[in-house]
Amino acid sequence: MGNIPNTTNILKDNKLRVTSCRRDVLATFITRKVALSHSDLEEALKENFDRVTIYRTLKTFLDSDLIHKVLDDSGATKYALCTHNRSEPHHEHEHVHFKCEKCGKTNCIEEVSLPKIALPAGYLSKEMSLLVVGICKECS
Amino acid sequence: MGNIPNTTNILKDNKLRVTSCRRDVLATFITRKVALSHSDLEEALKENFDRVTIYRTLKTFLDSDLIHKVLDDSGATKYALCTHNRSEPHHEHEHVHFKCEKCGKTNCIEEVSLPKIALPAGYLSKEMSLLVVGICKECS
DNA sequence: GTTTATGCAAATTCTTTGCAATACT
DNA sequence: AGTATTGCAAAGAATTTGCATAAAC
Repeated sequence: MGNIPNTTNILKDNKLRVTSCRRDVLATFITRKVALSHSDLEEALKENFDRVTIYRTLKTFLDSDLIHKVLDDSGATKYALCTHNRSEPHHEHEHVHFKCEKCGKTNCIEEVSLPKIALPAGYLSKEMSLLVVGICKECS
Repeated sequence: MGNIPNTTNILKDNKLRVTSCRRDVLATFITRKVALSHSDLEEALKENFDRVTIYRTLKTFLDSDLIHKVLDDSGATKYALCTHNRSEPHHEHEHVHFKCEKCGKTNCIEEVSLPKIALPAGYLSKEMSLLVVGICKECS
């Protein structure tokens, strides 16, 4: 790994030091295109980096809004790249994710956006995440 | 605890043996009215029951569809009572939950139902969960 | 040269499993 | 009486923390 374009620039843009662990974690997210758990990354990179370093890398990326948590119906915490335009003020405020029951993969569905939902009076919505569980294109 | 109505009947209706741990866990869900994690229950009931028994009780209730997992943006797995009519065939297929950033409480919003969402071709949806994060009635 | 990230060890926390004693029906 | 549940001990995962070494700027 290490030859994926951009990882260095992405890190620099986010004012993070460029290290090989960070570049490899980022590259793994970019090439796999699905939400990844810590253990997915550990398995992919354990030859090269310590488990703990991967935990810390994920935390760093979360803090920099480079990745976000993806809800999951099993216990596992998964993460995915944030795709929002960095020139925009902050965050995406909604996420739509699809998890396939068969292959277990979860990915972001960019094409779909959440309709506005009328909450009961008094509730203030700041962020919404929709998880759809079913069968994906490849498995159906 | 122990005087909450119905817990015995609910257990019987679900063909579960009536034990005091199960009644107390059920009663805690009924009275608190919010999604609870294992550690919430442990804290509430640790004088009376073992940590392990609470884990097993949650698993039993999940298997009987008495409770369901509630997605959460922190790591914690939370659970809430299923409110569906037991005469209906099976499961609810959608859940809308609200998590308050301030007080941390999560509850089911029964009033709102999810609009149908058009997924990209090839995706088959079986179940949907929406988590809305924001400020609740009490905290705003 | 200064600051920050990494690896390793070890501490915590979370969850599961085995088995004998107990409680439920 | 027979079967399922509980408590305790202990194993196994998952996650966090401290500190000396190494790498980035």
